[in-house]
Amino acid sequence: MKQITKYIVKNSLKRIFLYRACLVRLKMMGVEKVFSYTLANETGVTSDQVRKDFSEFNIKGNKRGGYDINCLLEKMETIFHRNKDHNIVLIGMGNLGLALSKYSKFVQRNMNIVATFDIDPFKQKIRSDLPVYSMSRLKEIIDRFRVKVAILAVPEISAQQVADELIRYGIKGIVNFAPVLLKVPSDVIINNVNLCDELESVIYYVHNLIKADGLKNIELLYRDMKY
Amino acid sequence: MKQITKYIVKNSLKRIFLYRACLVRLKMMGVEKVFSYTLANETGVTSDQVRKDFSEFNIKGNKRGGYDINCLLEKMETIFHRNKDHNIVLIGMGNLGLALSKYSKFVQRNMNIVATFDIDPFKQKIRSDLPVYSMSRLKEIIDRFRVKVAILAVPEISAQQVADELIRYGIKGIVNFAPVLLKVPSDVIINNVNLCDELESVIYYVHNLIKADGLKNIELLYRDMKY
DNA sequence: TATATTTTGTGATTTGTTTCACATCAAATC
DNA sequence: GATTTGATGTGAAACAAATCACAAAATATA
Repeated sequence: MKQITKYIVKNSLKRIFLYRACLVRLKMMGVEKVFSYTLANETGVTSDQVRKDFSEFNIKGNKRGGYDINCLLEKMETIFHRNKDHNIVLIGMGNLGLALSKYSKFVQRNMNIVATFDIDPFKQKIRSDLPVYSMSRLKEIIDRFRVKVAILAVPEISAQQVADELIRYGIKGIVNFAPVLLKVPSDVIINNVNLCDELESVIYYVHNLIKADGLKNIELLYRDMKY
Repeated sequence: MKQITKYIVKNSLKRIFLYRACLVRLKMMGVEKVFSYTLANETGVTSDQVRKDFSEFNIKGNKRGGYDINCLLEKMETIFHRNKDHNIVLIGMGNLGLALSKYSKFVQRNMNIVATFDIDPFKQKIRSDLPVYSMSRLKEIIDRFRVKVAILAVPEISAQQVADELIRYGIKGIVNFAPVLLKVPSDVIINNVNLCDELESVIYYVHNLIKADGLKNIELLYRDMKY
């Protein structure tokens, strides 16, 4: 039997994350029900968009009654496999790697960095809250913790080589902070986070914004930056 | 006279950055000319897309002769105002802020963090390569260095308040690492970078990938993750 | 110099995404 | 219980982005 998987594109996924964050906040405030337009207002999209996004994920509400926040959050937990823990490895303990290894929000969302790796022997610390191993132990750790996803924070010069290694050991998804396009098999997911580009886009838009004048235009320009 | 500004959406902007990185690499290798399909191959898009993107930015090549790499890079420098320096302030010197303040690639692209700020007096270091000021000096520094863009790496609880302050002092663009949707006037550009979401999308896709089987589907899924 | 070849640049077409509009249903009101 | 109200859910329409296809131009070749 062939399973039909619904393919979700990045933008609607990002919006779903947005809705979820908003729902968590509302729940903490004691709210129990939301309407599509509540979420829309909070997140800056239209209510149609909210409903369409939900429908894409097969999330149902009650006609006239809106959506029950608890149900909604539970459904999302299932969709995003939040019920189980996810083991992650982090490669590269430079400035950025170090910061990411200490980033507490990953843990809050059940994404646990089980080990970090660096080629520099001076950075390797086994007896610590979060161990920094030598690369030679990569396979062992990936196997032991059944790791499928890695964060790559190594210099661009070694990014491809490290990615190859990760994939050889069974990694299927990489958040890549090195500013290079990794060449990987088609069954491996790469999500590139390019900090320079993020900053530079803002600079570019700000420059154009200063040149522009009409509000309508600004909204147009802004469109894709929202989430 | 009303200036017509061409509005570029995020995706084509990201692709242009991709092309540029590729051109820089090719130039270092001594290559002088490229064809749209060369760039396309290197960056994983189609050659039509490359040409369409260039045409959007009014970048012209030579029929049959392709594009001269130097011209291309020069044109891009103009488009992205790479000729002049861009002064940036960084607010929040926690783990992430610290890492960003040391991120050397910003400087390589003429984006200079001129000062950083933190409310914690223990983090404030005036006599250092990159000063860490108290928030009380924010206005002074923004004025002195004519800063228009800020990096926000403060805890989510204070993000909105700090953003308000930045905007009050004339900041027009913010790269926001706090996982909150900032409410800002429509003439201010916000670019949200949500590290958790980036990691979680990969986990989500990897899970679905493991369930999926056909290569065609995988490519579909992968589509939006590329750049 | 004429012809063939190759690549750009861009309308036309296709494909994908968002918005619109309304049938459908559930709750509230009478 | 009938009627009104107000929200969902989803095809249809509108809009946006990517791909196609080919004219135009520059170079290579004869």
